[in-house]
Amino acid sequence: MRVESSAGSETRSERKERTRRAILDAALSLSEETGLGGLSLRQVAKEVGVVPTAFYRHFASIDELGLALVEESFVSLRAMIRDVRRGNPPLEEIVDRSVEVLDDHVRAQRAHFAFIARERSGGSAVVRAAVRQEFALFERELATDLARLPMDHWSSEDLHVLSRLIVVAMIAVAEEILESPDRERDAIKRRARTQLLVVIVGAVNWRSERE
Amino acid sequence: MRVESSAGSETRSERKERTRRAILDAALSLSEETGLGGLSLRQVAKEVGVVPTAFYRHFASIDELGLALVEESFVSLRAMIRDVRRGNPPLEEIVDRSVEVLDDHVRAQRAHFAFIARERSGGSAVVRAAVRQEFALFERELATDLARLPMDHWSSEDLHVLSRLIVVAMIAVAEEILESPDRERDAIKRRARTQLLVVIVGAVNWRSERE
DNA sequence: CCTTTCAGTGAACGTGCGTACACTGAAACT
DNA sequence: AGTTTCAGTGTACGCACGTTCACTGAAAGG
Repeated sequence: MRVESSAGSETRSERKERTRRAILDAALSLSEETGLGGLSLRQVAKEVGVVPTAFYRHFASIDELGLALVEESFVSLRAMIRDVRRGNPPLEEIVDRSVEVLDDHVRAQRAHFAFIARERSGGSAVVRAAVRQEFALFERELATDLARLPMDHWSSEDLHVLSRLIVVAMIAVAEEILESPDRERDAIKRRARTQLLVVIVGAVNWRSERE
Repeated sequence: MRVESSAGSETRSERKERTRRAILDAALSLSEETGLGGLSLRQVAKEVGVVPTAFYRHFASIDELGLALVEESFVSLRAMIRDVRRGNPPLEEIVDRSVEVLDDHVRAQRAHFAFIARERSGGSAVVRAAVRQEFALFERELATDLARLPMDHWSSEDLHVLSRLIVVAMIAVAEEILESPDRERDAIKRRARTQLLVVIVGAVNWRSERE
């Protein structure tokens, strides 16, 4: 395929990609109210401004659309993780920095995080499975990150348990951020820091308690 | 109204109550696959064995049915809490006992807990709001319970933050129990105990860390 | 220049939906 | 015994849905 572009126009594949994006955006925005499950192909098509059947040129079903949205949303989530890791923050700043980055990213990509939070328990079986698998991956990554902190008295299995606790707590924080007015921003962040710190303090003082 | 009962038959209100129960049960079971949102009045009616319009004699809408299911499900949840508290277990047994009771109740009332977990983030706005309000109540109760543990160095606001962390973690454990085969039962319980203990150890060692 | 490709069109279909309305018949009440 | 109440019936309606199929017309390719 040649990428012929008669100035101002688009190639065929550019145009197709643009429609695909429009469908993804429309679906993300429409599903904010109904959930992915309560989304109809016709609604999406109308929002995009194409005829219902055109949908099939891009996705075979709403579920497949959902999977694309899961991938896209987790790109946002992984960008967040990368941002937390960046610059290898010193131990005493990890909590503050993590909460700051979480808050920033959730607000900047609110639709993506809302989608993940919603479809994690709500969606169709296949979408739900995809979300959970992504989270499982993420938990494993976090566990190896934790291994670098001064908690070598933890087995790798226990590190994973700890990682899950942190992930679950931070998902809850993200949900709280998504559904609260902006002025509660600082209060939520403060609470998130407290929770993270409790977990870390608990982890560090672990062995000494269980002798 | 007189409660006339010609042996073997039912009064009118008994019969009505029986249909209402059948609707609630059918809805609970059918929504296990589709979510409450993907549930139709006609489906429920068919499952119960009545004509669709009969539904209106009991609920004005699916949402109202949902609210009734929220209430019913939280009766199960509160029964669980009461069971945890029963006998005022000594400090060192609290974790083991809580996890045991959680596991027992989630398995015994799996439909109710699945409903709560699902509709917590997925359902219609009004049902979701009802679920969250119930959880908020529950968190506050747990916070006052925590105040009786040896952590008087915590402000009541921080106790609430801690309570939220525990609730969120235990919701995640309940979800894990619901979606795992029985043979992972012990592994999940062990992980749950670890998580609870980390939080408690973290809470107890709190002040000493923040000078 | 002529042919092929293919994103988007438009009409048509069968289905399941919520809801309206008038009804029935047994239980409850007077 | 006569009347009222009301849980459940049955029909009918308009609507939105997913999916089919033959189509169009411009871009891509030979």
